[in-house]
Amino acid sequence: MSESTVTDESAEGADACCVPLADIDSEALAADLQLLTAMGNDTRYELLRYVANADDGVCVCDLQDAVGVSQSAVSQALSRLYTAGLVTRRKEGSWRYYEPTETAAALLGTLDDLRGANE
Amino acid sequence: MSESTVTDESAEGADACCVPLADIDSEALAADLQLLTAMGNDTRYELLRYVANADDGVCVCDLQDAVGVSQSAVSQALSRLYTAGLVTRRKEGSWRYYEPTETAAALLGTLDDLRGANE
DNA sequence: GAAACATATTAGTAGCTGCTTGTATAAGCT
DNA sequence: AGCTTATACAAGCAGCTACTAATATGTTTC
Repeated sequence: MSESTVTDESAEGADACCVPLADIDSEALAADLQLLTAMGNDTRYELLRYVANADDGVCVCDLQDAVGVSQSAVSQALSRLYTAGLVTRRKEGSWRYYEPTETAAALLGTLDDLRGANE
Repeated sequence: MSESTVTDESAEGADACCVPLADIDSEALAADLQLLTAMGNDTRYELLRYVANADDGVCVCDLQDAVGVSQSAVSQALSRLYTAGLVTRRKEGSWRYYEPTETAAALLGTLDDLRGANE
C-alpha cells in the first residue's frame, strides 16, 4: 500500500505539495475524542453546564427539570459524562449529586474565554 | 404534567433537593456545541491535529494520505471544520492550504494540558 | 414489610451522521 | 482547446446515537 515510485514522482514536479506529515499520537487522539464526543451533544453539554454552575453538586432531580428529556435520558447522559471523566458523583441518601471535574472546568473555561474574546 | 401542589410538597420534606437551577445562556450553548460537534469526530479531529501541527498550512492532498478515507470525505470534513471556525483556508494555485484558527489552538492546547496533567 | 420515591438499566427504534460513489468546477499544462 | 490534477458538491445509504418506554434496584418512610 505504501510502495510508490518515489524517485519518478519527485523528479517530475509534485514536490511543492503532498509531503508526508508527521504522525500524531493515536492514544492521545482517542483520549481527546472521548472527551469531545461526550461533550458534543446537546443534552449532555447542557447538563454539564448545569453541573458546572452549581458549586456544591447538583442532584439529578434538579437536572431532570432543566433539560427537556426523560429521566432515563438524563441518567444515561450523566453516566456518559461520568465515564468520560467530566463529572464525579456522590451518593447522599437516595439522591445522587454530581460535580464537575477539573477536566470539565478547564474545557468549559476555555470555551468561555473563546466566546468572550470573539464577541 | 408540571402542575404540582407546591405548598404541600415543600411542607413535607422535599426541600433538600429539586430546587430550580439558574438558566444558562442558550446562545452560548449552541456556539460551544458547534465547536464540540465539529471536533468530536475521529476523522475531523485527526485532520485538525494535522492542520495544527504544521505551522504554515497544510495542503489537502497531504491530509488525504494521512487519514484513511476518500478525498470527498476529507473535503467534507475540512469544510465542517471551516464552518465551525476551527480552520482558515487559503487558495494557492490549484492547491488549498488550511491553517488552524486561534480557537482551535486554544482548545487543542487545553486538551494537551489536560492529558499532560493526568498522566 | 409495603408503598413511594430516586436513580439506573435494558430493549427497541427513529433519525442523524459520515461515509462512498459519481459528478462538477476550477486551475495548470501541452 | 483538450487533458490532467486538485478540490468541492450531491445523492444515497449503512451504521451509530440518543431518545422513549418499561423494568429493576436501592432508599426512605410508614
